[in-house]
Amino acid sequence: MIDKLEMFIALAREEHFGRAANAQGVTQPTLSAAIKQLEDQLGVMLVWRGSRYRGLTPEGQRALDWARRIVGDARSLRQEMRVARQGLSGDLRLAVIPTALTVVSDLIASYAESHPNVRFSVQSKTSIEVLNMLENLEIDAGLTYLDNEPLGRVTTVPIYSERYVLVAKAGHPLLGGPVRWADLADVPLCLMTPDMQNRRIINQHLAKAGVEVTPQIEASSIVVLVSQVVNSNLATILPVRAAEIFLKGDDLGSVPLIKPDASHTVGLVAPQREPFTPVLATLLDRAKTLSATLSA
Amino acid sequence: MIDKLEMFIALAREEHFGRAANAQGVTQPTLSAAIKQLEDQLGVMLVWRGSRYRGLTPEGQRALDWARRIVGDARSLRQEMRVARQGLSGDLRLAVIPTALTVVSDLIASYAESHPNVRFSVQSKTSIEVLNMLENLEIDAGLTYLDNEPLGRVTTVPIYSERYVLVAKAGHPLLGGPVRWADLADVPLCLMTPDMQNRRIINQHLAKAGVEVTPQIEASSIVVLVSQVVNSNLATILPVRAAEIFLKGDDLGSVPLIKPDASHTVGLVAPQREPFTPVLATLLDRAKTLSATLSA
DNA sequence: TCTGCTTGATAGGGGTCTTCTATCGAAAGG
DNA sequence: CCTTTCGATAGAAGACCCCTATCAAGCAGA
Repeated sequence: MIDKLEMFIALAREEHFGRAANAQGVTQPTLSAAIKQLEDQLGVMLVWRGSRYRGLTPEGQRALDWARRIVGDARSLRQEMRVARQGLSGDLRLAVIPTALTVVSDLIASYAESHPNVRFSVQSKTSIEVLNMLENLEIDAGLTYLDNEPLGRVTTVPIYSERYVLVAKAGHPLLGGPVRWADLADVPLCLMTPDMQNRRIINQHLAKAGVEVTPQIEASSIVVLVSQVVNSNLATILPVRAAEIFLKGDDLGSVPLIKPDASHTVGLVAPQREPFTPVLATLLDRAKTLSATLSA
Repeated sequence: MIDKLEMFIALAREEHFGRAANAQGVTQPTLSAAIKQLEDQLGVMLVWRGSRYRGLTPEGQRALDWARRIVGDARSLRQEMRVARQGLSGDLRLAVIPTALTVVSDLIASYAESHPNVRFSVQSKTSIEVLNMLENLEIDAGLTYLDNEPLGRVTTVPIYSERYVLVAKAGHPLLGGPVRWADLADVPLCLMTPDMQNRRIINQHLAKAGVEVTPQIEASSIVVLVSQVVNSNLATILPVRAAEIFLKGDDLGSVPLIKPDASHTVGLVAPQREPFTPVLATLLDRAKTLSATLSA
């Protein structure tokens, strides 16, 4: 039963029988049969049938919610028992928005030290993807903005507030002192792509300041942006925390962006599934500690 | 997997392999094997082994919590799909404390009228049993006191406040006007058995009034108490709502018990398992309506 | 319209897993 | 010391799962 629910979740995620089967490590006929059996057992049609996948029925949508809960809880059970057997261990899968990637090490460092058997996997994703992956049980927790998109059934731990700086090559004319958002009207910029919430936030601030900006380069990675800044006279806008590791040398400079002194909360999101598994409980705990450290 | 978790829950409840197997409709070797496989899959020992059942290990206790959640959610899934298929239908199992039994009909009446395919089963239990059965998934909801015992992971809907009256045969000397708890010192009484929370509440009030009472008859059923009162010169103490259906004729009388004007909240308890299944959501809704009606 | 490709359903066989009956061994109770 | 109770084990029958191979329906491009 639980296996079938896993397959059903995979199907809803992949929207394709073959791919879903592959993702589950079974063949397509096996997955087809599993879905059919699930429908028989529940007595309702879950998937619109045709010669191809055409989405979930309303009942299927509803069943998907339950399936995620059941499968998630079953995994929690297994994980917790493994912890009971051999101490904190296993994989902890994180998805993180690009601008929060530097915080991951702060979050993980002490954890990894005291629990060497826990392995981490971190992937850079958009804030929407983070929430989707959380819902689809593809990750155990995420780092993302807490105060913008509706978050759904999750636990959150705020970690820090994002403040923005303008980053440019040393000697850039604007690096003299604080820069207002309104001053950015004719500054050549490179920015995140618009699918990133960071970019949307920056757009909001620019719009509020009455400025329209057409960045010459857009990228979904901070590294690309910073490289551009180093190798051209473009400037970029980054959260302080994301920028600071690039500012160690002398070739780049930064100034705070003010008026408004914009700030957005970034924090940990995890499934709302009490009681938390030990691995996750520890992570949440570290996040709280980190939050206290950073705001001190 | 889910089947095995069901068997595990049954074993924890019955504390006996044979009985648990019987309750699950399988043979004892099957259940033994299922538990063993569960232990193998989870890699931990769940049950203290010996020549007989000796309780759960700490891991087993923890696993039991998850098992209840998973099995409960799986049932919710099945129930909700059945509702999607054929409208509100199925069984709704209630456990109710004796003094709230008369409220059940108020709660059920309008429900049953608009949803004739939903069948109800009601059993009279102590408040502790109500909570245990809820935890063990043996009932879908209960009616009990909300403000005394710790309730655990449940949703509650307050329905009414219990107030107490002294019930006696017409002509009983105390029936003239309101009676204080302190006046009950030498009154011959029949009361609920001490395993009933109602009795424990009454004891508290009596103790607080400095009165010690040794009831001549104890019973776990209100019918027994009232029959006694009719056929002897014993009096009893009942919540108004429980007493009133016996007061229609002329042979019994009642007076309020005052100082203190004791009151305890009685309401519906149901598993905390959002989203609620349609059948349960409807019941919670009716309970809220009823609560408004009764307090009006 | 024909052809080729994609996608999901179906058929059939091999292997595993489940559950039964029958029986055993250990512990508890008289 | 004997009996009873309880759970584990053995072995066989049957159910179930998952695979490979194949088919049928749509869709797209020529």
